[in-house]
Amino acid sequence: MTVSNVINDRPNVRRATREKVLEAMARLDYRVNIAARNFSKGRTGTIGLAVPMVNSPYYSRLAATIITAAERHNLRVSIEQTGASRENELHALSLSRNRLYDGLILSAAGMGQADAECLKVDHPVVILGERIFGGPVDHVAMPNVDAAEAATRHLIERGCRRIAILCGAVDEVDVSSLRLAGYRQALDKAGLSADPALIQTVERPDMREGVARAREMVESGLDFDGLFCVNDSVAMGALRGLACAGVRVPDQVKVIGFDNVTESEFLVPSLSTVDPDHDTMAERAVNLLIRRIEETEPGAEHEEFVSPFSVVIRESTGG
Amino acid sequence: MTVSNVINDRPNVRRATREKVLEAMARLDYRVNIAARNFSKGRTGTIGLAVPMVNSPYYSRLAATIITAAERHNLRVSIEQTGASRENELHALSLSRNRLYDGLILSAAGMGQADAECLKVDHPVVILGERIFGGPVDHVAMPNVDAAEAATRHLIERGCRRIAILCGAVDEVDVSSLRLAGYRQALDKAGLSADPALIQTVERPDMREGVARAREMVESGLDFDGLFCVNDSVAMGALRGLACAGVRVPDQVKVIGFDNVTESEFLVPSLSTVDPDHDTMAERAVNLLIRRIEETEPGAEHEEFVSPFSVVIRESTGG
DNA sequence: TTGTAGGCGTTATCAT
DNA sequence: ATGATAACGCCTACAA
Repeated sequence: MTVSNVINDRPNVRRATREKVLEAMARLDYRVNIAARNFSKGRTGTIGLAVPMVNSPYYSRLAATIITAAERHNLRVSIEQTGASRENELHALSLSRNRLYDGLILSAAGMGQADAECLKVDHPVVILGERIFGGPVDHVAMPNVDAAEAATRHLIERGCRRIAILCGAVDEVDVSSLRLAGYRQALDKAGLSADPALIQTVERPDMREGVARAREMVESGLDFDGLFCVNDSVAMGALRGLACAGVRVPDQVKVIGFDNVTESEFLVPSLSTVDPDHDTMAERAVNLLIRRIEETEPGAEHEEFVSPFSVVIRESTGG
Repeated sequence: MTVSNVINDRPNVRRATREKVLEAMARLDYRVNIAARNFSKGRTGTIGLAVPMVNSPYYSRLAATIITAAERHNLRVSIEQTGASRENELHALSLSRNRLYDGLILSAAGMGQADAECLKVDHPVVILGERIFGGPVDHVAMPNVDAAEAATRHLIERGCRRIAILCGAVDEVDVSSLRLAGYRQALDKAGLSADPALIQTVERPDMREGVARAREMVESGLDFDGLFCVNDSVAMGALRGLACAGVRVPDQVKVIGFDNVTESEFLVPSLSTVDPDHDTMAERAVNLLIRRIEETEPGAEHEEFVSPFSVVIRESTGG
């Protein structure tokens, strides 16, 4: 016990005793076993972060910010790659339930609203993203509809009249359907009709698909002068696809993305986009989780936090 | 004990007993406590991965691959961001020493050859990168000199005669100095003199610096027709900087990077680069670490693994 | 100020 | 086939 008191720098240890202990620790090259300490406290000192994959501009940035925020609270972050599959997301939840993590930040991409019940667990969970609303957990989301409307409005203000959108499948409530709703809203308010041909979908919202789809749009003779992409990865791909097809951006087509990933600023042309304030989101997610971890009683209402956003104007829309 | 036997699906449990246990487990909504299990086995089930930051195309890809490889062995990965600082790298080592991790994969960027002694620890460590060679641990490295030589040779073969290099400070043995050596080697063999003015350095090898430096090179009137960048992030920036300065790639200047990050393929123009076979590297690092974790005696010689590589030819060199 | 006892949840060992 | 006991390394609570 006295050793423990010395290690934890607690008072009520005689100077001489303290030094004897320290000497012995040095002599034996003793190290506290943090795992054992956590175990005895019923903690692991680690939170889980489940994302579809970490090798994408968006999720790697999210992970970086969350790791930094967690570190300030002396928590480590273990990353789980779900590949956007429902099973893997549920698996991450169960690892947390198995007390491998003190709490879980789950970026849902496979689970849907129907799975909200699965979140009714007795350990801390914060959910990120747009596929589950009003679930029995704290939730950090983006202002998808409003921000998508603002992005589309920006294209309109720059003179675009036939604005296409490149988004994922929209069968469920998720990023794509919400951003599509914002797009429609902007067109409506501007009195522009939403030509169904201008609504294009990709299988997975990544660069590869962005390239392919953008080329096809041009080569099929689709007439458009603006393009709103569901995220910056798709937009990066689209810039590439348009270049391949000989379309000049922003002269012939203006392009705007969503996320403001690090790369966007450095593309040729640099990419206009929506910045959903990643730092605030990550910070908030971590803080919500920690509040749950530290609360003793089931406690507070579940919070729904929607991040502020801004439109970042760059060359791809003639900025 | 019988319960434990049931949970772990071990034999020597009567059918009826097993069912009684399973029934009780279901009734009580029992979950194994993985942390406790690991603790009793003297393991944590988690390895540490220390990288400068996870929000970069290169390190996020590395992290993704390592997480996937570790998962196959049922190990979780905890990520530590060191910001390339020596202190933080040593801190990651000490967390590992404190039995928070079963082992550590350390991508050294702040520690140098002089710190090799610090790696003499009694727990498994695999070191990644080019700053420490011949240390007392397993090491996974890139074929920097050879690959840089091949990249430079590729520029020469494409007709470049005044080839610049954009690399980090070269005061120590690291990525930059090794790749610079390869660059010099290629010029020598081709009988081209290495004009010192063509050797340009950046503070940190990232996109932002790549943009700034490339612009400056053009605007200062430096005469060059080829550019080898120390990594793809710098190269992405350089493409952007050259575009700003009105230089056409590949017509006026051909550009090649190093790393083959996911984005390279989708840039405009797409970026030629060196592919150091990330998957093989990550796989190898994890396997080496696991071998150490599982070995009972101090065991085998320390292995130095150098990944194979290939030159990927794309538009930025006229491919 | 120091030290003893007990517990965290699991598994290994050994006895029944 | 089942179960008692101890151990993993630390901490809390309490006793000396």
